[in-house]
Amino acid sequence: MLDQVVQPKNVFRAVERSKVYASVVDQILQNIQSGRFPPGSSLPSERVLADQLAVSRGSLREAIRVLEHAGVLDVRVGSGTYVTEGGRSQTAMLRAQAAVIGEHSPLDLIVARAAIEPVCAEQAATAHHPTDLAHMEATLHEQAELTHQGKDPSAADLAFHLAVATASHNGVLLAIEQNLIELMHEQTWSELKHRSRSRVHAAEQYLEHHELVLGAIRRRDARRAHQLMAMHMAAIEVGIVAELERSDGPNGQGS
Amino acid sequence: MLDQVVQPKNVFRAVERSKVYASVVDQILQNIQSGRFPPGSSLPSERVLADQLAVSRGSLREAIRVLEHAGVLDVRVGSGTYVTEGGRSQTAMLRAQAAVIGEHSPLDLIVARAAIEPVCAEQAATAHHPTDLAHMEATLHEQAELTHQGKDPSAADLAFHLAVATASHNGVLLAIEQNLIELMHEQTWSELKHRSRSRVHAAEQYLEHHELVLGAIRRRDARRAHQLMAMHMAAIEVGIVAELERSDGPNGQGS
DNA sequence: ACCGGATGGGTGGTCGGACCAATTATGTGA
DNA sequence: TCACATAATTGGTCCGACCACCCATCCGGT
Repeated sequence: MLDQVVQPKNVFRAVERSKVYASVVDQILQNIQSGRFPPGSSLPSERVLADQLAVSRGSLREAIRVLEHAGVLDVRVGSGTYVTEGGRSQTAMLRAQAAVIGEHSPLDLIVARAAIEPVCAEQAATAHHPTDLAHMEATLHEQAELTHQGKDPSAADLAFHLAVATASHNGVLLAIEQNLIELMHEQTWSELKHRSRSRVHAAEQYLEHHELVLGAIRRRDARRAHQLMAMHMAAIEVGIVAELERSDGPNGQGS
Repeated sequence: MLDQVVQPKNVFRAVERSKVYASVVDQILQNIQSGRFPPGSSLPSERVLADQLAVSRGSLREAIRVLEHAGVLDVRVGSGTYVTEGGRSQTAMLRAQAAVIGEHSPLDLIVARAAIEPVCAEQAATAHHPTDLAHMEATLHEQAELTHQGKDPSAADLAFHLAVATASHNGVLLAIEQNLIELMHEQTWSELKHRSRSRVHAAEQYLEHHELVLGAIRRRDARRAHQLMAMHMAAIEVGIVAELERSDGPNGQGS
């Protein structure tokens, strides 16, 4: 049963995954993904499973807690631990997200941003509140100061985008934007964008784009906001592509 | 210090959040969000924190494990438990996602889908592999059968969209699509769409849209694929809006 | 024979203590 | 003052005990 997958050697994938609970998480995910525990089915009891995995029940519980919180498992007191109906897709998502974080191409991110950001701006133009406007202005002000001082305005730049998504008052768009921003914190992206920004006047250009977008939002011109943000995304893409060409593609043509 | 937030009464937000570890997760998140533990700072040791929260160290560890896996905390053996640099935004994301799952409007989801799905189709037209095509066809075939039998084709419908996102070979778009599909599993959405689909010939219409989109993808006509998917999204929006009007808005004008 | 209630066994939840591995701080000697 | 050793503190894992909850089975009553 589970005995065959308890061998430490072929379970541990990286040094930081050598902890017992992390290894248990992986093994449970594997068994869900492989179909051994289909949605709706129950795992063996904690006591039995801990025995099979040759770990303490405490360590197993820590792993189960992670998966419960991720929506993969549904834990019912007195009854058992079940794989959720969406457990398989959640498992796939956890793995997909891990894969994305580790392997996505900067161009992938650009395409997604090009799809989402203009719609955020458009929605912000129609839905924003006065406090949203003040917040967007504050982030823009900070970006301006950092840009004029020759400092790295990345954080303020992203903060402006986040403020726009917040001003859209669309919870789904905001959640997506936050996920995208998290991906942008990855090293490769920050480095590429920093280098694209350091081309002549790029930082000033991005700042100006933001100012134009904010103006359209302030005027509640949704179409114009959409257009200007799309143009801003195109400019970023041009900068990133130029950097990729120049550095001869740290990610090849990846996908 | 933390004593003041240990009072059970104002911590528990719902019945299912009464478990100790879940309550501990919430309290830690609150303290990060409030700035008490800024990024880079360390939490009190497990023994001290468990004492302060008046819980056992095992329960605290389960909570910490959840937050570690979510990227909020960085746990170092022999050193301590630290809030990650992105811990605050991760905290915000966890809370945003919880908020989204609980409170988003179907219209929010439509807007986001309208932004993403056509781009998925467009990318799939240029990037798909033969296996992608076969997979999209299979899901479409299943949708057709279920539709013609008068059964609920929702699952196959969503599976087609997921297959399109997979065929885009853009990891970020796929991750976003998977998140959107998870949101669509929420009860309100499924019910609204089911009702919109039950209008005369709607299910047939949606099936036809999918077939047209697949045709454009097959021909590698990116622009047409984008257009057709956008039209499909518009048709869904019309159907959903009509249902919302008819049911007198279960979500009001929500945001 | 069927239905409802009680009971027992099995489930997860929490606690506390013990011990081990890793890191950090402190003390001592050169 | 610096380097090394030791002690203290940290997280990691295990174990056993006990409690609350759930489910299945059995028994009694109609």
